[in-house]
Amino acid sequence: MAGKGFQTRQKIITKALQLFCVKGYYNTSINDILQATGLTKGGLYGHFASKEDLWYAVYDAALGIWRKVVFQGIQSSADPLERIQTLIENDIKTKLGKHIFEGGCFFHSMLVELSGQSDAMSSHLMQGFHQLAGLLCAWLEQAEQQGLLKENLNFHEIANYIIISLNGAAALYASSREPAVLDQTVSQLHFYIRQLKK
Amino acid sequence: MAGKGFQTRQKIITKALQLFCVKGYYNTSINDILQATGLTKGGLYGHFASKEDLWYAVYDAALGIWRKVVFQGIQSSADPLERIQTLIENDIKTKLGKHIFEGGCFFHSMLVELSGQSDAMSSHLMQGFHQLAGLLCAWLEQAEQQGLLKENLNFHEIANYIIISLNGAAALYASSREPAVLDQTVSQLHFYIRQLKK
DNA sequence: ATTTATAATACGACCGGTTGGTATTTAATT
DNA sequence: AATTAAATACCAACCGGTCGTATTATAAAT
Repeated sequence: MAGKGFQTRQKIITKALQLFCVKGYYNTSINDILQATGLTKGGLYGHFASKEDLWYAVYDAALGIWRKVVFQGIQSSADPLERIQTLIENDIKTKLGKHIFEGGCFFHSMLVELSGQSDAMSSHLMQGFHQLAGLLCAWLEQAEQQGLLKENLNFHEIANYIIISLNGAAALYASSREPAVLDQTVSQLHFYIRQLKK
Repeated sequence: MAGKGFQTRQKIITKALQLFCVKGYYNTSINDILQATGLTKGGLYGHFASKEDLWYAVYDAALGIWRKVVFQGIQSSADPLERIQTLIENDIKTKLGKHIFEGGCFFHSMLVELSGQSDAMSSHLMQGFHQLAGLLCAWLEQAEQQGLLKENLNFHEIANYIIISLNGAAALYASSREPAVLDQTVSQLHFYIRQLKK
């Protein structure tokens, strides 16, 4: 089984993901992808109708990778706030620190590059961030039901601010490659979350 | 005086700044700039040796604009922490909220797009962020000398984290255009700074 | 004041190379 | 023999950049 066509398709997606992360979407040409895969134009366009079509496939692959990284060791903790702390640490220390996406975070890079360029792709990305915000909100509500949190907290605001911080770290680490950026962000965000506790 | 050539040069820089912010550097073609300015190729290349050369001129212009926006009403406050709060509010509520750079923050967009692409341009941008971090550090030290701060704070870490948050807000606001992003970031950062006080 | 010399400024055709995308043909599996 | 996958060849449009020329503004010389 496995299908040779399927394997080729996977290879295209993997290489395109790398290139989009390193060079960006617009600055990655189809020729770049052909060179990376060893294919030719006809070979590639047999699998994807367009460059944009390929991007959506790359997005799905990136989402799968991100989920695998970021939800590691989360099931084990019953405390919702601990789950948030772990998610943050996975996102920064592993996703960014271990260079899961070479050259930077796929989602953040694409968010910046595509904003104002492609409404469809942009809102596709924003949907993902909204989902994440929703998850964080749900965990915060769980924590509240367990009586762990201070009163009158705005869960939506907190969730958004966490996501903003994660994106800021992605931006500065991509350029500086300074590990201190990661440590500092994790440390400050952990402090921030601790302040929410009763 | 004023020189017609100088005026044309300024117009090129202004339009290129807009286009770089909205479309990005690589996705903005020389033709886009020609169309926006009404010039022709020869006319433009009489002022700038290359697209990259133009970018550096645009950077300088953007820096001037940013400084004018972000240092507004700062001289007046003797309290260094108040200066930091004002700078944050100017950066987010004015620079982002009033769309001083159409389409997003020039510096953040370029930081993301150029990282890994052009070491020269990237480090030019990073230098700017380091300078800002240095300024924030200096203000924090002033605050310490005035006995305003808690003990054993890592000023470098704090300064970096503020810059990270500002960049994260730029990323998410550029895509979402949701004013709540701005309000939430300002509110959370102000809270954060308040926690530093004795 | 008028003419003349000298720059500054802008024009637009043109270059080699690359872009995303298509149609057709060949090779390999089944 | 039939189906799938990849290779080849090709396209019009566009890319950043060059260069010789026309135009305009300025200042000097008359």
